[in-house]
Amino acid sequence: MRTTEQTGARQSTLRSSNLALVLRTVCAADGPLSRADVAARTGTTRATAARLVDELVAGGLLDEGERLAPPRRGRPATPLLPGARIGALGLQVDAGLLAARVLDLRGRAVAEHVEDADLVGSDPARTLARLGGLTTALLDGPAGELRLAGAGLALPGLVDGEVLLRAPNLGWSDVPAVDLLAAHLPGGLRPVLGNEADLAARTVAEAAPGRPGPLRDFLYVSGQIGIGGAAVLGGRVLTGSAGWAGEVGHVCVDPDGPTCRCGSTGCLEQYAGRHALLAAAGLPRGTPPAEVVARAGDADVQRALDAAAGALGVALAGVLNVLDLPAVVLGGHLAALAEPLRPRLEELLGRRVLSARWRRPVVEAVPGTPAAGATGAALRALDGVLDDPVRWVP
Amino acid sequence: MRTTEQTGARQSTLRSSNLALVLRTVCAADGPLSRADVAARTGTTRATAARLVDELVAGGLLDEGERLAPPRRGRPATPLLPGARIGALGLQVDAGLLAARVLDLRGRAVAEHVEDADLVGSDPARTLARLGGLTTALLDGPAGELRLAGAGLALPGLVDGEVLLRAPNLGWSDVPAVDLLAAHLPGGLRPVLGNEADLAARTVAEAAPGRPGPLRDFLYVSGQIGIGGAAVLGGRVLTGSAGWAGEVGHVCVDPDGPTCRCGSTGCLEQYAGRHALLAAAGLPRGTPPAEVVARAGDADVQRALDAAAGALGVALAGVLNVLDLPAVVLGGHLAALAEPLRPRLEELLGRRVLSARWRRPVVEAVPGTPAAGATGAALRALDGVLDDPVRWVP
DNA sequence: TGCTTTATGTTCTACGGCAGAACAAATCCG
DNA sequence: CGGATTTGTTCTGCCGTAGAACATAAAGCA
Repeated sequence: MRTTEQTGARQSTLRSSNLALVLRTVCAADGPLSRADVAARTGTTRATAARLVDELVAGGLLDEGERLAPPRRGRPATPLLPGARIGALGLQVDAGLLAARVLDLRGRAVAEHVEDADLVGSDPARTLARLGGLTTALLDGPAGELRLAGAGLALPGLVDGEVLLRAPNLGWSDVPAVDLLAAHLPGGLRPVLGNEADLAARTVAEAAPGRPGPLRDFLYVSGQIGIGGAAVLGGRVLTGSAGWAGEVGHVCVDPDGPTCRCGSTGCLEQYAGRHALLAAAGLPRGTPPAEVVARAGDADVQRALDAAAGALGVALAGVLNVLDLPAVVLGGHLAALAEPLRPRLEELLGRRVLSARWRRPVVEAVPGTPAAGATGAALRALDGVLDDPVRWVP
Repeated sequence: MRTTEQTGARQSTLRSSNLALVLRTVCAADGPLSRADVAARTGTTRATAARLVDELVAGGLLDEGERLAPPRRGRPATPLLPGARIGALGLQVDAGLLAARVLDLRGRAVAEHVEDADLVGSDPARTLARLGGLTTALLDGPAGELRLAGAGLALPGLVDGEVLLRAPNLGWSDVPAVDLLAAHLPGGLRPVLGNEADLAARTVAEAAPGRPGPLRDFLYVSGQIGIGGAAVLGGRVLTGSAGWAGEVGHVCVDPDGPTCRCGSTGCLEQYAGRHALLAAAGLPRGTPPAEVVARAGDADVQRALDAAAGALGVALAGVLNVLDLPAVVLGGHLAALAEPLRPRLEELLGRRVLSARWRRPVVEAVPGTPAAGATGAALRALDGVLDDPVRWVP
């Protein structure tokens, strides 16, 4: 019996590999490419590139656009774009929302439904049934005409295979999330489960399926009730050995600090989580971040912001020292609070990151689209198309 | 002009890829393989596997061993082993030693020279000249008969290309280490520079070139004057975006703690670094770890050990939360102190690592060979052979 | 002791997918 | 309107693998 070692390359894998390369080359490009462009960028001959492109066009993974007048002499090129009739479904449940979104291979949201909901302490079976219902409705529209390559579900907390082990934000434990949801989805769809912060970080790393975003190496810090995070290196999210990486909210800032619901003490989210920050500022839980920014000068509010910035600075500096990342990306409420947080945060990173003298860490705020986790889940579902297009061509 | 995108696969890359696969398959095996075994493990036919093996044997990357009586009927197999006449040179400078070591493709130290030296505050040019001298002497012996695939140099601190930016342990800054060393090496050897903890961690992840060690996912904590570290995921060291990852010694344990020479406060190495621990225990700097263990019951010594264990627990728990690693490997003096450190360290990891309920982190002590960084540097130099054997066959 | 069985290694032929050259098409420019 | 240029298509040859057939070298059995 073949062991788990890699299988030798052969003519068929040659073709598969080159189909994937051609598809990725077109997807990664800033604008349409021609067959000649593809040949140039992949180091293949025009004959080979053309043959591979023809297969991808036949399979709907690439589309040919309207031929334009060339900018100079020569036969006009046929523009090639990622296919618009293949897509994936991304779903998300978070403490405050349900979302479903269909992305096509160009990265456009062909259809979406995002609704506010207070889901803390909700019954998982009912919540996931509700998500299934709104997804079914969504797929009855124009999105239903796309060929869906797969689906993904973004949840907060620790996920293991098809089970959500623990989501403190939702108050859920040991939930067979994929089974509960799939029972309410059409067409036998079984979403792949993933952590919300990991998937949201992907939307920063990737502008569209297979196309790099502006940052390739960064620490994404997702500010919600708690704080999640994800490290991205070379455009790829570090998920860790069991998929449980990224929990920057539970990095200890002060061992003698407040007790966290995780059982530890002095965790970052006890200072910079939304609830913790508002409590320290003496503001009600529903206060929007913009109002916190507006009242930044008030003594209590300012002290809470300073404490949050200080805690972020201490915790994130340690993470950057271990991971060697040049940037921090703030998401969620932390993105909205970036202006008052940034000065002290950057000062502490500059002082505490060992390599700051040579490369000073930067802090970006990326509020992102609502339900970025759903977008990230759809991006991940499209990986199968980009990695192995041979399965999608005739 | 070709951009940096990947080049399409073709017949020639087919061959290269399969040569690499066959070589890695033999190197990864626990014992010798036959051509038939290689075919089975790589999913190729016996004809193809045999042809590829013949090329690697001709190039000296594989050796044929003595044919043994088969355990059952059938033509006896010809055993294949990694080549014994190809090797790499690994060099290391640390605060207390100079080392040179030649490894062959089976992972054996064909020749080595390790000498104690007090190099803190030494002149880099003289120290590296000295290392060059003892290396030249080493290569005049039997090791000189090996075909050297490359060389590597392990140094503590931050390295950038061929320059050592900062090594607090040595007191060196902005040292063009490769230039200084290469001037004293024979045969135009130019070692590849790397961080000591990263390279030492490789010797835990890899039992021999291309052969996995017992642990594939772990945090290596290197206890020296300071504390270095490296995260290993799937057998690969995480080096970060600029190669400066792994600085667990500068994760903050207590923001109000002692000032560190890095400019920060409350760094882990202020509690668990060798000098810091001995000072807290009221013992002279040269006290060997075994004596510290022997006096573990003394009030001052015990308090220092508890503080070190506590600091390690707080800092490493945060790192494990972010990286999702199941094990901590203690090296250097921390390996020797594992017995008194472990109970409290494991208790804190169990409490502070979010996923500990599902997978409790373990602590291993791996003292390792002296100058493990030199071995790791040689392992890395052999990567070029394993990854691209076609350059080494006729 | 000789034949059978079994497993490994070698030789030979066919095929898939790519390179490279030649040719065709579709423009712009003078 | 013909030449120049670029893109796309067609055709042929080659490389490296698969697969079958054959050869070799043993152990086991009668």
